[in-house]
Amino acid sequence: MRAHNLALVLQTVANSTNQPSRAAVSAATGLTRATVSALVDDLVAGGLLVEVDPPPRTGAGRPAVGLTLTSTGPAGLGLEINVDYLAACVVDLTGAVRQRFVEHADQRPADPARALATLGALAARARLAAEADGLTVAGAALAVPGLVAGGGLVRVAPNLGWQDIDAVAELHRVPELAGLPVTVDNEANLAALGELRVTGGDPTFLYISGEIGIGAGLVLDGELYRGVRGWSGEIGHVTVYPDGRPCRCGSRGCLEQYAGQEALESGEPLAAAALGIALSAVVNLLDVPVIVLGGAYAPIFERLREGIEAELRQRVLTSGLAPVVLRPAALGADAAMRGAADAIIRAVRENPATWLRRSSERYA
Amino acid sequence: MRAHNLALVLQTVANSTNQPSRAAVSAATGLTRATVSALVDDLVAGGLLVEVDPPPRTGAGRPAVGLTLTSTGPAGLGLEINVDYLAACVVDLTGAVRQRFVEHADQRPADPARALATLGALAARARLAAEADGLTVAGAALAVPGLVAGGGLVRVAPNLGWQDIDAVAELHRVPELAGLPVTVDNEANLAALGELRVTGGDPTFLYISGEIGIGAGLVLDGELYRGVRGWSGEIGHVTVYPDGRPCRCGSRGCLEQYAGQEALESGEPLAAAALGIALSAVVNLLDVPVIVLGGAYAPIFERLREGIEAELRQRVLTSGLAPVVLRPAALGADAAMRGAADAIIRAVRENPATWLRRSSERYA
DNA sequence: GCCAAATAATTCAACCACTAAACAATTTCG
DNA sequence: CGAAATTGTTTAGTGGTTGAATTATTTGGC
Repeated sequence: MRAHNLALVLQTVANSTNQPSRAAVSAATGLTRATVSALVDDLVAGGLLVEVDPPPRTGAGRPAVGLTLTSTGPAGLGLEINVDYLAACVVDLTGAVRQRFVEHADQRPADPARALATLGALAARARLAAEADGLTVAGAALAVPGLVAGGGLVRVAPNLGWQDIDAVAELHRVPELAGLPVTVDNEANLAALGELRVTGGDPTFLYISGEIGIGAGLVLDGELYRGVRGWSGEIGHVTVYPDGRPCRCGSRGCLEQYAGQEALESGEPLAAAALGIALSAVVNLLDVPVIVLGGAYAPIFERLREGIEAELRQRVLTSGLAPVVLRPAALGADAAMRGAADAIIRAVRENPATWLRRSSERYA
Repeated sequence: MRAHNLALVLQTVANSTNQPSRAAVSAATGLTRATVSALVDDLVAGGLLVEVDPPPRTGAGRPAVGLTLTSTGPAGLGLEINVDYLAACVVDLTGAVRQRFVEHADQRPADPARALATLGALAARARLAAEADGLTVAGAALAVPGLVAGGGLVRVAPNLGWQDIDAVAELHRVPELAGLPVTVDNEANLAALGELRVTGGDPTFLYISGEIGIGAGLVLDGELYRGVRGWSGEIGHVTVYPDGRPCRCGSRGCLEQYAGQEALESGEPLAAAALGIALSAVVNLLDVPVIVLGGAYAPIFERLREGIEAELRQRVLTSGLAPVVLRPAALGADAAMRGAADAIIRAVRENPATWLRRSSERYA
């Protein structure tokens, strides 16, 4: 119960645009001022919240002391490995990017262990720089373009040529990362989480990422839906033309063949229509009101828009009742890495009690 | 916290196959025997649990007194209106069907108010019979073949010819139902909930219901996913052949044109393949491990199976890693009505504290 | 310039719900 | 018949919340 209320208070402060006082938090949560005070004291002592100078005066009464998330405290390490670059970033509790390292290089010639060692070195630099800056890296998340099983095992990443790679074990070989909790997730899933942070108002949307392959991340009611085995979002292999072009997955007429990066670069005329057909299926099935176009789609959003919307108007049963909103991704190529870092601090925000216990043990 | 633990204890008893003792519940939940005892006493006093004679003796020690859900207590009233019948049933807390009334008649000539008045009369009979039997109807849910907005408003039910009908208001005109909380939901959604109860082990599956139209109910982690506006599950209008037959929804190549009841009756050779294509999209997007075929599909399951599975094998990216399980629906035509009644008792089970408060007020 | 009103935050006694441990009740087994 | 086993209850203790009173700090009227 304490844990639940600590999280409630922390989230209330986090989701507030201004710097709320204890009294404001009390009003927003329904908890007593006395309770909020006690909880806030714990969060301040544990280094998750800091008191700041009162905001602009307003009326009579004792001035409020504002509360805000600390910028020296737990941080998330976001990692990404993709076909043509490696990247690492550190994001603090407020969501600000504090460190950012990108290394462009084609990963396909390198074997997985080599690539992960290089990424590990990048991650180590990011971690050390962040900790010199007063942050404590609470964990890391790695975005990969492929199917991930539980426990950090990459089952298959076609465009990297990977198969059954234990990415966590490889990263843990780097001394500076040993012992750090590391999770691995699909690139589109994490990019969707990154957008969720920026998107603000929309708790339910589909993020679709056009790279060499096409992936999607589905956010339902503010939660990423990963599927039972973590293999959701494979929109690239949704059939749009049942007897269409053969795909290297063994099927025919996959979206990827018409709207993947290679098709786009060769000026495929069916790209927008194919996207529209596949997205209509998503909306008909899930009643998703917002679709975010990311990856290679973001820069050519305006060029795709009309073609996609025409299909949605025709093929979505409820399009007459409420139109589907189409939007380009706000974060660019950093979305997956940012989402990865965000996943870590999201965990701290959702379970501050765990962090407080850990940080009190550090000094014991 | 009390509320949470009451629910925990009640669910533990409900999900148990035998009649567990207080000690067994304590072991299953991790709560103390003392706490469980206190909670169970409340639930027994509130008329949700009853004590039964100890089960078969086993070993030494004081004999346990078994616990089970009451069969005289809160009950759910499930209602269904469909193209060719009206139905009402009452299900008690244990999930047993205690009353069941079905009236076959083509609803299309009747206007909505007339049809709902007839259904209301059926519902009133069911309610009175149930209450004479010691039950207390806690609420009602209505299944309709159409799109439902919040507040019981049926936006459109094409096969009934309905548009913007306030079904709750119509039902409340019946004196015996006045004041009873009534919700309205899509038929396939509620049928999926009905299957969930019977299905037991699978908390995540897609239920697909083949009637005149084709609807789907999506259950994710034991929860029905309704979509932001409650319009999820419109799989009948997922495109399977982009330039295919025109559909009365205004689109082309909708699944409904190839696998709806009319197509099935005319021996459509593409039915299984079309279903397989649409279902592959669902699995690629959501990583759903189980698909339940209901409605008109259930009796011809074996005839459809191979055709659907062939498409799934080809078109689902992860079909090589873990096959998709295909199953016929366990409940027949009663699924939606049962699911509707189930939704009511599910609410009581998930929030027994509310019920206890209500029932204590009844005697105050 | 001072006092009343207003607002923020803390203190403190009371209370609710859970836990742990002792205890009472009821059986089986040697 | 008594020891061991097992269920269920009682009792004291604890963590965490509430509500009321208290303290702190400002604005504004006179």
